[in-house]
Amino acid sequence: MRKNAFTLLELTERLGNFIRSEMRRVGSTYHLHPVHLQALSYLKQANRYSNTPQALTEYLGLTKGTVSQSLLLLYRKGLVARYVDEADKRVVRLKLSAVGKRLVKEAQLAAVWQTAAANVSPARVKTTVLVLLETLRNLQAMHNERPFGVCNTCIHLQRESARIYNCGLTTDRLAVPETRQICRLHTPQ
Amino acid sequence: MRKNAFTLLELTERLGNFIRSEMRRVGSTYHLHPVHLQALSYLKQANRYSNTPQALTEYLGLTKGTVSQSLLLLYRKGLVARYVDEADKRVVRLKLSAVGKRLVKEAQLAAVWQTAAANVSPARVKTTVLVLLETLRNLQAMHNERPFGVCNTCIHLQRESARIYNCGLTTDRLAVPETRQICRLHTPQ
DNA sequence: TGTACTGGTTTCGACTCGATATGGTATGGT
DNA sequence: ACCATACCATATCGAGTCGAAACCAGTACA
Repeated sequence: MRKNAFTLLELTERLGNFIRSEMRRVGSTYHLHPVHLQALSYLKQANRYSNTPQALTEYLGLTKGTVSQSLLLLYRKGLVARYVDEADKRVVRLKLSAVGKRLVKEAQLAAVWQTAAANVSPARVKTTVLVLLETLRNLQAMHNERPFGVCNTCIHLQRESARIYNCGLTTDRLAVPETRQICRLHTPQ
Repeated sequence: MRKNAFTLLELTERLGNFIRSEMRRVGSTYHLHPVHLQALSYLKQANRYSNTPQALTEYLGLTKGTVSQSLLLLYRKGLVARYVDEADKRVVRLKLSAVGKRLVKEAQLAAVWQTAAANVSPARVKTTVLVLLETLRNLQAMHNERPFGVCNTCIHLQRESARIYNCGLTTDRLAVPETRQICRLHTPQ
């Protein structure tokens, strides 16, 4: 198994590189780097506990200084809005602007990817997704990183009634759309 | 299936990011960036048709100017040797130095990765590898990129006798160890 | 009320990266 | 033999990433 684990690493690396250069290509239209696109697409999905520079920093695995720079650029381009949190005036809240949202939609790589995986049987794609997910979770756990998942699959999500959910950790009420967003405090079941 | 293809993209992206920041961490010991480590590990495996700046450029998906810079840095650090090709004096041949080889060995990420995938059944890892490989091949084909595989799995490899192989494309004789190296001209079966 | 902590920003220097310009080497046609 | 063309590589430049470290609020807690 040693060998297959290695090829897995290599393949992911190559695919990662591919995605990266693809992002570079797509992003060049808007004068944006891969990181910027990643940041935008993260912010599009981030829930209210996770729409801060800090969360983005953890998500991307960079330093806060670097991320601060990138966010400044996105702000100057009018792609994200930022405002101080009312409760805690240290924290900054981030939100995609209308232009930002449009851009994320336009700059999707999904299409190419779908046709690339089109001929693979659904069952095998599912296996792949599960294996990759488990590997990612393990890697993150080994580095004490946050897993960053959707509320849907979080141990803290409690269903109160048909349309009302609660987060057991923050004791906040969550709207249905929110349960599909990415959370920084996510704990897999 | 649309959705799973998307999660596949996302997961690969996240794993790619993870590998990247891991490489950054490991590389910082030697004052090397992720790209440098990737270049070194590529050169370690590249066969004689693929040990040139041009091939590395295609492999990494960057521009030749950028790669030229990175190679210059690696050369100055004494990690790679470079010499002009005899037959075609335009092309430069690259080779890991002894120090370079040692560094590649030291800076392996494989260990972490193996333990991360340790609990996944071999069969499922294998499926994953195959799915990712197919996806990668498709993506590359869609962009007219070279697939970069080992001779072992190439359509042009001909076995002449127990220990003698030929490349049907270049009509060169290949030693057994060479059939395990990465080739730029690789055509999957 | 001080003191430690925390989320973000700023500054700095090294380096990536693409674009462009340059030069050397094959190759193919006349 | 000569030239145009294509190809491989290098050099230079400017914008921007990136981490490290200093810095500056606002908050928590003794």
